[in-house]
Amino acid sequence: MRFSFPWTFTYRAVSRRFKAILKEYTPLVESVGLDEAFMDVTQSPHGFPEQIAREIKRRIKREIGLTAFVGVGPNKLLAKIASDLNKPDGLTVIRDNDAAKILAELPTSKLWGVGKKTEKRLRKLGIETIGQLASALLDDLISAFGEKWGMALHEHARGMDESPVIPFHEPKSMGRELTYQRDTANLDVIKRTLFRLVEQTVGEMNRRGYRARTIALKLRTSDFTTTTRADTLQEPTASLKTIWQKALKMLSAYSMEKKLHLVGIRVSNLEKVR
DNA sequence: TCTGGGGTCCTAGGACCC
DNA sequence: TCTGGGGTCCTAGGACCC
Repeated sequence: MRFSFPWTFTYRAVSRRFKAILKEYTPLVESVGLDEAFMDVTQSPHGFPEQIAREIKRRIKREIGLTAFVGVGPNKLLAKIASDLNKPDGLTVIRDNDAAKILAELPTSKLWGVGKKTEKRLRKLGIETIGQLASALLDDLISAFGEKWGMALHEHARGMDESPVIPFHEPKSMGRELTYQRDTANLDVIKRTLFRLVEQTVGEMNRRGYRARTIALKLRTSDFTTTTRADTLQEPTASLKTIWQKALKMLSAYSMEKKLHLVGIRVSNLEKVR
């Protein structure tokens, strides 16, 4: 099951209340961003998935004042596709039996992970609908998209998805970035921005109890080309001084030929502090 | 639409080791 | 010696998600 409401209405407090409601029905709630979540209600004592969905929709309306759209399906893939079919206020159920029929007519872009680029590549192969994708040869998909991605496309086009609902993921990275209203090449301004972003990132690391080994600087110029520079330390750190020095060093090594549109910092290779 | 901010995953290629 | 192959770690960039 998947719930979501229009993101323009989303802010943290609303998001927390939304998630709290879902957790009353099952501990198996997987957040996807602020405004969307998967629930596994196969073991829930609160009724059939459809009943639960209807009740949660009513509660979100009453307690938060927002409409939610929800899809019910035998797996996450089909639940998500179902929820997409009835934005912004519906409830759609896809059952195993009618999955193939429903998928067949949909464009490939409805599939998880198929964006503009992949859609275009598929179209070049003569594939526009999920049904056409389902009848494509696995070998052809693998040679076009690689082993992993080819297999995933092949399975997803058939509505197959075994991925479990996972309530908690360890973060892989955290960071902050800022887009300038007016692009700048003023190094003082950029340094001040970067320092603030580093401070915020380190603040979050300490609050959540993580240290990082890799520090990456992200820069985007006026013409929208993005550059990243990364540096990996011997030992993980959550020290403002260490991370700031690394960030500054990478910034200084960058030859500023165009104005900057965006500055960002991201830390990865995280380790939980005990 | 001239494009916000937070993320994840994948790939290619280089360095280095055995 | 110049001939590898495999594994691991790392960087940089791209595609994608909400």
